[in-house]
This record gives sequence, C-alpha cells and structure tokens, in this order.
Amino acid sequence: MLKGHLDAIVLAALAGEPAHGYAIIEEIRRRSGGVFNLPEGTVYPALHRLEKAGAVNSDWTTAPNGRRRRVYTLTPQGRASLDHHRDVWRDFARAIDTMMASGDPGAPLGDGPPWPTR
Amino acid sequence: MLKGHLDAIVLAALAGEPAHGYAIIEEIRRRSGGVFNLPEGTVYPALHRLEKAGAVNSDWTTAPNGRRRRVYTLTPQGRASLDHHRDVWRDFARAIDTMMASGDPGAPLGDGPPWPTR
DNA sequence: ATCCTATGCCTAGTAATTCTAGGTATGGAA
DNA sequence: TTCCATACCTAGAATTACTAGGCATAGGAT
Repeated sequence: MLKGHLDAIVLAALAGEPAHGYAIIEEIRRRSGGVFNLPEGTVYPALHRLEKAGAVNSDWTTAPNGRRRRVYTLTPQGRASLDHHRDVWRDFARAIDTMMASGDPGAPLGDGPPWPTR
Repeated sequence: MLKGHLDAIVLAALAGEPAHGYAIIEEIRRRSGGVFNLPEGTVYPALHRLEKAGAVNSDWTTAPNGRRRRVYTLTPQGRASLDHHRDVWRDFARAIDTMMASGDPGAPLGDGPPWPTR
C-alpha cells in the first residue's frame, strides 16, 4: 500500500537520473529497504499518468543487450512537483508522528510541544 | 487524505482517554495542527468498523447539557492494534524519508546510511 | 533443442479506502 | 425565531493501487 504517495515515490526514484520502468521498480525496492515492493501494474500506469501530466518525458531506447526500454526523465515541472510532494509529506509525517506520540505509554503527557523535535 | 492511516489516527486519538465521535474529530484536528480536518462521514464509519473489529467499545451517555453521546473506549485489543500501527508507520515513514532524501538537491549523495538518523 | 527464469513492457477490471452529500435532532445565542 | 454549533448517521461516488492476466526476448540450465 502506497497510501497516496505513489507519485512522490516514483518522482523521487527519478530524481537522481533517468531510468526505465523496470529499473525504477528495483530502485524503489532497494532504496526503501524492501518496504516498497511495487508490482508492475502499479508503476507502469503511474508513469503513463505522470507523463500525461508533464512531470516526466519518455524515450524508447535499445539497451546494450538489444532490448527495448522506455527511459523516463524528470522534467522541470516534475522536479517542482517532487518538491511540492516533499513539503506535503513533511507536514503529513509530522502530523502523524504527533498523533502517534500522544498517548504513547512511554511518553509523558502534557509537557512541551507535542512534536518530536527531530 | 488519510492515506490508509485512518484507523491508526483514530486509535491514537483514543489512546489517552475515552471520547465521543465529535470530540475525536476535534481532537484529531487539534493534535495534527489542523492538517487533519476529517469529515464526519469519514470518522463515524471508521468508529463503527473499529467497534465491529473489537478495537473499541461504545457506550451511550448523556452529557451535562442533556445531549446523547456515544463514547468510545479503546479495548486492550485496540491498544495492541495501535502499537502495531505505530510499528507499521515507523517503517513506512522511514522508507519514504529515504526515498525523499535521495536526490534531494541539498543532500550529498552516496554518503553514510540513507536514513535520516532520527 | 527446449525449458525456465529474468528482463521488460502493457491493460482491464477489481478491491479497498475515504469523501461527498445528504439526512436527523437539540441546545443556546442573537 | 432563526441560526449556528453540537452530535449522530448512511448510501453512493470518487480515488487509488493491486490482481491477474497478456506479449516478447535473452541467456542459462537441462
């Protein structure tokens, strides 16, 4: 379950350098430490959607081994979108962290700001 | 958008003390700093679902002002569920943090563990 | 030679989740 | 007496990601 952050994750995976779909899936699995093991049926439609929205471009290429690959590149607009997603994520994560922290058996209540000061 | 963490949020809101639905909504808005402003159509069905699942109990009470309220209490099972949600959240958040951090314009690449050591 | 696995792409339909939009009812303030 | 906040509820829509299939080729194993 990607919980609404699929676009952010895919864009983040492309932030370093262009990559083709299959490689993106592996990159996400690797970077997330195995937490995100996305099926192709999740990622490919997402890439098509992102391209339609102008966040990525794609080019068909032929790999050294002779296979056809569709390589996706982040557009400036896509990078801006990623930045936005980052902001949204920070707010979201902080909000959940706060919710989770309050009522934590190990956490004293009512002292200081409820945010974990990370 | 709750992004699949609705149950966790509602359970967390009840971790401190029992509360009725309307109060839970306000508590969530307050604790999240306004990030989560959940409509009743989201929270009430969630509470019913959680009760069916045995995570909360409910009792009809009459408030000092004479209004009928349904007060929800976390069950031991609900508390265990909350603990589980907390673990899931930590893994999830760390994975996204890592994804977001890589390729961050301000972040040097390839040094140290990719996790923000919080 | 043939099979199997990994690579590499794709889509239609389904399942799960949350929101929209409506409904009901009462207390207290303007 | 009218309006707003409180307080509960539900059916259906919208969004999102996944399941389950399909197609094709390279390279290693049998």
